[in-house]
Amino acid sequence: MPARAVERLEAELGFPLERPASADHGDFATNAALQLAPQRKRPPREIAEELAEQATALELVERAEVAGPGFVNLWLAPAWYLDALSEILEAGEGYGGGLADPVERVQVEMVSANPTGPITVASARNAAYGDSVARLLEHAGHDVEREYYVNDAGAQTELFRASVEARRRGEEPPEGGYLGDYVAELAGAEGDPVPPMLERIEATLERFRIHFDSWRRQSQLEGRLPQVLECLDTYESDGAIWIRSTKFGEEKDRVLVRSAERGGLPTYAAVDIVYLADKLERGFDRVIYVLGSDHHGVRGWYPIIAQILGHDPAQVEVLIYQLVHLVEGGKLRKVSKRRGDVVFLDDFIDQVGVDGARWYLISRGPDQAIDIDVDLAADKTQKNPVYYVQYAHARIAGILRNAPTAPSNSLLQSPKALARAEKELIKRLVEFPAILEEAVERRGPHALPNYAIRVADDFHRFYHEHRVLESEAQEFRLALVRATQIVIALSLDLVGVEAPERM
RNA sequence: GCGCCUGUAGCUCAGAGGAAGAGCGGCGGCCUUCUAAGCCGUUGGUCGGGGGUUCGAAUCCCUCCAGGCGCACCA
Repeated sequence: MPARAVERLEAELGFPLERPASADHGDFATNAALQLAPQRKRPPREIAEELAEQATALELVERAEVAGPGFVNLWLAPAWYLDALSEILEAGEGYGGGLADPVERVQVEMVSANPTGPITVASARNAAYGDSVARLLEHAGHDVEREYYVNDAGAQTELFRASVEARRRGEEPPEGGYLGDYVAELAGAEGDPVPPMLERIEATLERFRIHFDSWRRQSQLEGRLPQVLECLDTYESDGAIWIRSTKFGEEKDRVLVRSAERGGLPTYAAVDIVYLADKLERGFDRVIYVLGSDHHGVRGWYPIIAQILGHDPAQVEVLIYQLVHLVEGGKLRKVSKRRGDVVFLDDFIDQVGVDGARWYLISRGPDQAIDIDVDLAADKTQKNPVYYVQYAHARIAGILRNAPTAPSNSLLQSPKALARAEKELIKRLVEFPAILEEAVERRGPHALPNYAIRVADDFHRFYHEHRVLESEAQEFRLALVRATQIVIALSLDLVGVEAPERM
């Protein structure tokens, strides 16, 4: 892949560029003079004058001027814009991607909700976030596998089974048992309710455009516990088996197997160890956990397990997102899966659509808690910016449908001058690789929706001001429109939202 | 008590040292043109408070205030 248009220019200039907030400050600007001033012990504006002079000497630079305390603002020639545009067209769907180095085998474990009820909006954030991170890693070139951990053997699952059984006998559920309508539904059929529940969960997630490559069951892992325990540094105390996790920086040792009085069953910590051992044995270079902030207390635990097992803790990555709360009538609503007092993802999708739901859940940063107003959700998503972005894509598809020829991938005669809206749009498109790179690095897919709105913004303005078909600049504008389509489609796809041909 | 997250326009939120932003809402305009789910104008700010570092801080450090979530032989 050729160096990016901006990077090439930076290399020629010898200093880094940024995009100024205001168009009055040029197409690009640099603060290099301000950075250099202290070490050169010279006034920044003096250095800026020199940089501006050097820049003006380049063919791609139309004009350069010094501003403020020592910024250099640059205006670029049409040739640079054409160059940037053709780069996007050549890269196509791979634009901004394939830069992973080294390429890793990555496992993303996400959702992993207990199979004791349908997927809720709380898990939906996990799903949307985890899947988008996975998509980003894939686009960067990594080999990614999505896994769902099925807790089919824990106390909650047993309680769930007992609740269904009680229902079948026409009795009240056990203390603290499950009450939702779906329990009654499952009670209508024979056998273990967990498999049909899992089928329903999988169907919901597929509908949400998330495909799991692998479903790992706790019941399959537990048998390996004795074997794993043997290799660990454990001791017995108060009738329980403990691991010396303090040796690895934990504040307290942890119990792995409960004392007989407390049931003698292995704890979650024990299963965590067996499960991570299982993951690492499968040869992943990187293992990612996606957890809600209600689990952030164990964030440090997983890397420590890796150490305990003799692996590099840096192979383990724990991503935390803040929780989704339900708000009703301006007040926080207490949710409980057991009582069935939740918003199920299927219902949420029925209300706002997959695109609306995914966009809504992903466009806020993972550190930001989300309140979903149950009553206003549908209303809000009517105004959801996702339609604004999709509409831009559909408009482009319309133009390309009506175009006499497909946009050419190799440019192109240079228009004498580019209109402002054209320049703004190209500069926006050129930002994409950097946006993407940062989103990957920071595991922050929310940058993409926010960026896509900017692209749609610039496109709608361009569309309003300039005709594409049967204009003098038709060839150039078809190419520009096609490049815009590539970037919008990619931005949407990376967060799991569709790019419609018509609306 | 300790830890993590949050506090930016009326509301929902972007902004990871460089020149304060968007969407929604409010007000006023624009369809004989490739899609008006669009465009243009306007309204809007002690970036929670206070200190510090820096030529420069919403951004980094300290501190205080407010809210959310955690700190189990719970799952």
